[in-house]
Amino acid sequence: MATGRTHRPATRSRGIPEATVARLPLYLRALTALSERSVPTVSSEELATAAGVNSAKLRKDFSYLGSYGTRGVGYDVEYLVYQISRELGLTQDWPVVIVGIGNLGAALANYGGFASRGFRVAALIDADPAMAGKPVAGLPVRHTDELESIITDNGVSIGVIATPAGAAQQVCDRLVAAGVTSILNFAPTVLSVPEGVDVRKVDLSIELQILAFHEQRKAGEETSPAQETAVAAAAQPRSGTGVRPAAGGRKGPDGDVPAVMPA
Amino acid sequence: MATGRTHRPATRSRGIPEATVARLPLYLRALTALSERSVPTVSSEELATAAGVNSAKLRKDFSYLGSYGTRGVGYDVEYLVYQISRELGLTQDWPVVIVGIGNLGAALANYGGFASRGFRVAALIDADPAMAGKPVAGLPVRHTDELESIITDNGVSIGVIATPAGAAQQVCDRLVAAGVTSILNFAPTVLSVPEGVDVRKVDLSIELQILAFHEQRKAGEETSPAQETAVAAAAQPRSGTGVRPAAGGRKGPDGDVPAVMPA
DNA sequence: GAATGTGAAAGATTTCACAGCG
DNA sequence: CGCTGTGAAATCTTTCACATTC
Repeated sequence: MATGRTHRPATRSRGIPEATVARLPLYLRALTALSERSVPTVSSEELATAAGVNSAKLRKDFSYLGSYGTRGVGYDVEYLVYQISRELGLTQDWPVVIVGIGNLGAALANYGGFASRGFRVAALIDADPAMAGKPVAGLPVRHTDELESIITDNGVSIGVIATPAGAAQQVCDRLVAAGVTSILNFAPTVLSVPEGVDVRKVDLSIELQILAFHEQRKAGEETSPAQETAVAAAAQPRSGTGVRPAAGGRKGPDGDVPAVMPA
Repeated sequence: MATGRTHRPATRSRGIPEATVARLPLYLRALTALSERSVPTVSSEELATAAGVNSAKLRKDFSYLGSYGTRGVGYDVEYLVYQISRELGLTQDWPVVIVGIGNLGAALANYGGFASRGFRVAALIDADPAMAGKPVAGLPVRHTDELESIITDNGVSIGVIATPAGAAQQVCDRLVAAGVTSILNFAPTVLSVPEGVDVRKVDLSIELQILAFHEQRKAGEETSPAQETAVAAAAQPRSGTGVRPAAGGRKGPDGDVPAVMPA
């Protein structure tokens, strides 16, 4: 995360905790909804509920931004929308390119949330010549050959990678070389980037695996409510289905790594 | 705190920290890759690099699972793959349903990582009658009317919601009522679920907004230093994380942002 | 000699709880 | 009063550094 590191003991100027930054979009969304319903003010309690967090956390988060509330009353919706937008840098236009226009890329291109919040899809890029020119979400798909010029001409600094895992690193390198400094990666690969470039990853199978972990746990407690200390209650999950041998079993075909991302 | 629940720190039996659970899939992926290359053993250092974390953290993570390494040598790849898979509950088959078959739903259905790691797409469900019967990723799309029976008949406990924001809560309620206890939500909405149901959220615009925040920051400081190309594998301070927004969000969670999710 | 496993220190985040302002 | 803003306490995570084991 390219943050910590460096020299400066503290970028004191504005040390907003990373955890708080990650929640600001959540608050912003809830606030936008309120704004559209013309609600003038909200209490930390109400807003917290709408955003899915608890009020103490929300107030603490806001305290890092400044004192934008009014005691005894709450927060002014419009004002807060503006302050958070500004803090997140959404008051300016961010052109982004999406590389890899398969199902996922197309889904992203059509995603309304993009345009509605300061992000503008500057171009859709795909390596398949057959895709070139075909319109997706109203934009003609451009060929990978044009990647560098597109980045440069549009001043793009944020790139979205939705290619198969095998092409991700290469695409990443080209994006970075062309000037992109922030990447949202959907390919199941760990990308190597030079210092100064931020990468955020969205990985479907990881999310599912985390759910499976908790699901498995639930299944195990079901039967024995009590909690056995120790006991490797591995848990035999619900009746469900059969089961795969697994054990020393060979790694299945394609693990994740060579995984294939729709593209 | 929205919920009154005072349930114990859950995670009782085997206290594996949530942060560690979230990284296990990462290790598993790296290990699977090594396994396919027939690499017999790895050191914490090597594996950590491949997974994009540092070795101390990796060793600490593994220490929660047990002592599966050999001092002076490292870890046996196959053995570790098995142990982590078991811990995550991937040695069994998890049938999942995907609701909302638009671009995103189709992308998910075609996502290779799904099937390869213990997850099996039991059914694709969409509310559009015109979609019914159409094959997507080799499976015929089923109509929402069948949702309950599909869940029941297949013993599905994990559901993926890829519908527009407006339909998410309703779909969620039906899934839960039918027996689903883990949900992966792609719709930009905070879902209200009863206690005991886990919800994980993947939100594209949030990820982009977080990137924008850092991007904006960069623009404001000419970091000249760092020429040290230190192949940084960006880590990502996962926000909230798993398990839990239970509790009733009063307010109408529906409307939410005008955001539109492809569906 | 090499690399794991792990107490203990250092940090970061969350939660408490209440003083203080409108 | 009602609700924000915030020190301080409680938790959770990460990092250190080294004894321990192969």
